[in-house]
Amino acid sequence: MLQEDFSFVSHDCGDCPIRHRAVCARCETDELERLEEIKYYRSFEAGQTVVWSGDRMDFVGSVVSGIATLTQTMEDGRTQMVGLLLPSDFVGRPGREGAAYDVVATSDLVMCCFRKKPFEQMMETTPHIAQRLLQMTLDELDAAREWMLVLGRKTAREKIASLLAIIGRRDASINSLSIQEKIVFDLPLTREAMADYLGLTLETVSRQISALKREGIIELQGKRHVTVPDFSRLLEEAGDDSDGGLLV
Amino acid sequence: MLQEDFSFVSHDCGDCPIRHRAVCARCETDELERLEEIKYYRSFEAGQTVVWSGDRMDFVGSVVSGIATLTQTMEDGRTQMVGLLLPSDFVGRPGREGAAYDVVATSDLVMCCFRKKPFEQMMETTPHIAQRLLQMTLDELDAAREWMLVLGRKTAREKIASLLAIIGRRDASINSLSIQEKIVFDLPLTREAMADYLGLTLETVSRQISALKREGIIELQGKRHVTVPDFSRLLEEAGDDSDGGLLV
DNA sequence: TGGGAGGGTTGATCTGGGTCAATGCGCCGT
DNA sequence: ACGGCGCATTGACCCAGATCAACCCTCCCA
Repeated sequence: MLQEDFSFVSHDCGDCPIRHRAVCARCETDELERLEEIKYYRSFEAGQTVVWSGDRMDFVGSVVSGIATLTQTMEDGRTQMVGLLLPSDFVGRPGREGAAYDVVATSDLVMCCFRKKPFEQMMETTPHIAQRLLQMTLDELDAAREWMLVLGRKTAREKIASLLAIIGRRDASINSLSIQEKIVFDLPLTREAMADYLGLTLETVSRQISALKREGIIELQGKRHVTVPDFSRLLEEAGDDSDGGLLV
Repeated sequence: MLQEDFSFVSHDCGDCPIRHRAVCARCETDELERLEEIKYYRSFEAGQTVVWSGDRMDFVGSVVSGIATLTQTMEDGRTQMVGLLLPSDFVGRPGREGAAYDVVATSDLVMCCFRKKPFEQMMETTPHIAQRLLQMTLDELDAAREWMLVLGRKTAREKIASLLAIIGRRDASINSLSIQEKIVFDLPLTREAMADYLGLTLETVSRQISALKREGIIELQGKRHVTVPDFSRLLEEAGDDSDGGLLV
């Protein structure tokens, strides 16, 4: 899981709070300075598209605040979300020209970016950056494959439970809460976005959430605010053998 | 697509024919020698398991000949294939202890392995190896995400067509044939394995293959030998907007 | 103060693909 | 030449989830 690979302690990488530490954890001071030089911020409003699939993408970076999604769309409009970007997540592919997916802000979003060319040059001269990036990419790959199991073999109910578990765990660990007991969080996605993530329709998502609520597995305050009184029960519903999903 | 990132020309990396070129394309002679030193071969029979998920995995390597699959299994037996390893594909995660998935040989299999520790040490001192590995991992990540669209949003028929297209394209490019015209290849998987890949049952796989055959999209000689008279028609059936899938 | 847009819920019905079950191969060993 | 085993096909039936449709809630702006 991403969070465990390095500490989330605050550090001195300007005002982008978390993840660049991942890239530069072992950097010397002058390397940090070089990163500072090629760093800049971009803000987006909820609903805005960061990049379209196929567009030239001349930066890499990470989410400072807000949520973004990675989606693929077929010509007939069917869409599949392939990744959820939460604060501290990295976006972009060193060594690639175009974006492979649509990146869309689902809330107001601030990203901390590095121009790609100089970032790539740094990578070449600073081996542990490439290694750190390799670790992160392997994590993402594991998450994507975990999600393939969800998409290919789980029932609607299990899919919903899996998604709630992932978001809940992720939220809990960001706020460094223990995961054994009650968990509270806000859903960062509309029912439709959840459906796109899970390969379902929004109606099915809504029905299954209602069912989980009816059965006391979750409690809802409003449409988005979720309380999970017993996390292990949610995990059971998710059909998770391991102690939980990896995605994002 | 993997194949385009480097040339598939034969080279001097011992008798493992292809992919290590990927790892060592820019290696100096002495680096190649160091790779030689930590290299060894392993053979498996069809059906044998290479590693179980969770096992300690102390090597990385690539497939020399034969086919292997990467699968995940839930406690109740539902399984999802998350990757297909064809000759030249890389397996293993530098910097990781255990295997994340079951790796199973579906045919007789020869792998060329490197002991992980020394390989990791080489990575640290030879930056372009980490970079090359990063590229390969990004390719795999793209492939996995492409497959998420297949699993989440495509119909059974589209799933089958997508799989045939991927295998066909891959086969054609290995034999360096053009892809525009007739394509002929052997299915490396049983119906059941195809089902596990596609998130279907083997009955549905069988029915859809029969349907594609009935309609002349594909021809079958025996159960496994496939002829695709018009590849673009197959791609249409796959619902592929892009010029085709990436997976594996 | 009202209406309309964006989300969300719920019901009725339909259907693609799952499930269960029978049958059909080839191939191998004796 | 004969069973038996692993794989594949095909049919009959069923059900989870899609589809279509009505309606609700809440926030925003005229």
